[in-house]
Amino acid sequence: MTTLSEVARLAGVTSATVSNVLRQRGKVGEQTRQRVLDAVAQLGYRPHLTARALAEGRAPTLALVVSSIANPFYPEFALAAERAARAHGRFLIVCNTNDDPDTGRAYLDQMAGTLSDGMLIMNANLPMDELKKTEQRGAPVVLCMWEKPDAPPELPCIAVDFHEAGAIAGRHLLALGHRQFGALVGSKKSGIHAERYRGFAGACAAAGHRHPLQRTRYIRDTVEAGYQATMELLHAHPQLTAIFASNDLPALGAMNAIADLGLNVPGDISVIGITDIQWARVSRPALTTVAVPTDEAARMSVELLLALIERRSVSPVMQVTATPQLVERASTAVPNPSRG
Amino acid sequence: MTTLSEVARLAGVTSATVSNVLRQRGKVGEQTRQRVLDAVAQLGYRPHLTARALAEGRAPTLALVVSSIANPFYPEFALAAERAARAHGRFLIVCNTNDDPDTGRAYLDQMAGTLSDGMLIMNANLPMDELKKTEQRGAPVVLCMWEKPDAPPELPCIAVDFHEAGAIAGRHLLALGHRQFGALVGSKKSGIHAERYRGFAGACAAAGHRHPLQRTRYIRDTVEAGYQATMELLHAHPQLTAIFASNDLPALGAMNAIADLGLNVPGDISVIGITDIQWARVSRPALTTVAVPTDEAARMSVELLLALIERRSVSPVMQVTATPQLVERASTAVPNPSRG
DNA sequence: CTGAAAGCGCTAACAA
DNA sequence: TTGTTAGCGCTTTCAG
Repeated sequence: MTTLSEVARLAGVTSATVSNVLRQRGKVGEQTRQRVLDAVAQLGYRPHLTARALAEGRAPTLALVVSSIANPFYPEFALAAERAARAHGRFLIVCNTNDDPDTGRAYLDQMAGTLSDGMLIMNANLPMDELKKTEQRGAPVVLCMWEKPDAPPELPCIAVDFHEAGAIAGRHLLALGHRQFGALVGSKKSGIHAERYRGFAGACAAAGHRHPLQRTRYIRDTVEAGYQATMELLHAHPQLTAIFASNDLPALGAMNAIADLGLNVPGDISVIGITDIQWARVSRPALTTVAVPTDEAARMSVELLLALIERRSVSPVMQVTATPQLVERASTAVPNPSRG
Repeated sequence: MTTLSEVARLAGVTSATVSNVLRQRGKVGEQTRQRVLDAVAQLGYRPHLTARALAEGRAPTLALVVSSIANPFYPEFALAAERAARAHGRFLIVCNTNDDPDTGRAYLDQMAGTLSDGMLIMNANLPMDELKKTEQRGAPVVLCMWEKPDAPPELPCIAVDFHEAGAIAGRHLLALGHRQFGALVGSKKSGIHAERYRGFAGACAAAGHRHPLQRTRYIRDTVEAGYQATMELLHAHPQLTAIFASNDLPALGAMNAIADLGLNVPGDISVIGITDIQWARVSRPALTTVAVPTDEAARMSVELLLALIERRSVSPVMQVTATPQLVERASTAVPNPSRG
């Protein structure tokens, strides 16, 4: 480890001066500057980020709290968030809570303000008051994917209009001529995906087609759960011609279930999801879905968090991303007249 | 921010004592201990991890350098690595190089030894001598997925026998009766996947079936590249009955290409990959592949890195994971007699 | 323009 | 058992 003062000694100056040239703080004569730079190069000096952080009173890292980075949606978000953080000289620490509130709490307690200057929170099953508490202790927090722009939370957030995403999906299915829907909601009834379903059901109602509750399944947000629920749904309601899923993973599961039942997507049954994860492009048939602006949300989340950290902004703020967009691929088509 | 000395003042002791009770360093009387604990609770004191790191001369973080966390293989590895790191009180910083050596170098220069105690390196296109240099500066480095147990590198590593993985894939195809193979290698000829191909080709040769070079394609490690290459391969060599891919992503692309050609997997053509990423289970047909012990590799990588950091071990060390295992799913079957 | 000195919050000898 | 004293490596006033 070569330190500032070693560089200083070699350059025949004091460490304050070295610090000044390294941080471009003007007030250094050209020749000393050169001497210092030479010494830095000769010794291969690299600033000690931890020491700098302590002295500056700010950490060079941001934390991203997710339930599990292995959930296929998060890596894309994390990549964009890291890029945005790097653009501002910050590193990104990834924290997996596995949906365990205690784990989440532990991350907040240990890191917020002591190792990370701020926390990016993705759905990680953390109670609001816990988050507010860490914010009050001085470590900004931003909710990265708030689902209800109409109901701002008491914390800074980047909101995505998932209600509209659900509505877009519903309208697409309606426009194709579907009337008999099954719905897969990837959360509990009161959970995070409820808003998407309300958007979908609202679109149906607006078109004069009430969506019957018994054709809705509240499930876990996984391929397997989507598969299982679709099996049951189609068994109970053979007349269905379309499946709406609040997320792409259950939608993919639905497609597999339909195929295993010997039916064709979209020939017999259409399937639509929400998000547009990578798999959606790769599946056969490719999944029609409502794309969420992941990169934009990540970028906005980081920018907002930094603004909060640097007190250029004040909590609570809500910013809304661009509207989700229909991505029409191969899993939706007009209903099969011999069904429904 | 409440600090140690504030707690100390409230408890009527000195900060050294508070430090001692917090770090369980015995030598504290039971009553003072209780007073200190009360003060800690009352003030909601949380240790400042950055300050602690500086004082202890060790950082509480490990860094994981990958080309892109959005590559579907890495999140599973990252999840396991983070869990292992957490089990030892460390946090994990994720670094995406996007395969750009300059970015990788920047990470090494900035973080190694100054913000992270050690670096976990996944294929990130970093030159060996760069890595050796950072190790020599005192920040341990471990290569997380070395592909050649027979040729240990000059750095600590966790090796996976990818040669054998390729051989397993080859033997599986041969055992089913295939003789006309196409091969997709997800790297340059000299690249990271070459060993897998050598294992495959070796298995063919051992069975007396030379694999002709013109049926091999060196491509990028993506679904799209696999798709494209398979299209060309089947056009040029319509007699092929099986495709070996050095990774699951190109294998998935191959399956899509075959389907789009109006052929059936595995009825007309079998496809096998290597790794067993999540998608392999979800695709239809489900992908037969050679599973790599990802979790084990992640755990071993972290353990080794920590051992190096704590000088319980000395560089270079190579540890080999369990052998890859064939996971037979639905994308391989006996060849179609009407082909080949 | 450069140096001296204090201090970020914590740990770790060493004394008392 | 507890307090005192030095730092960890860097930044940042404030003098000179």
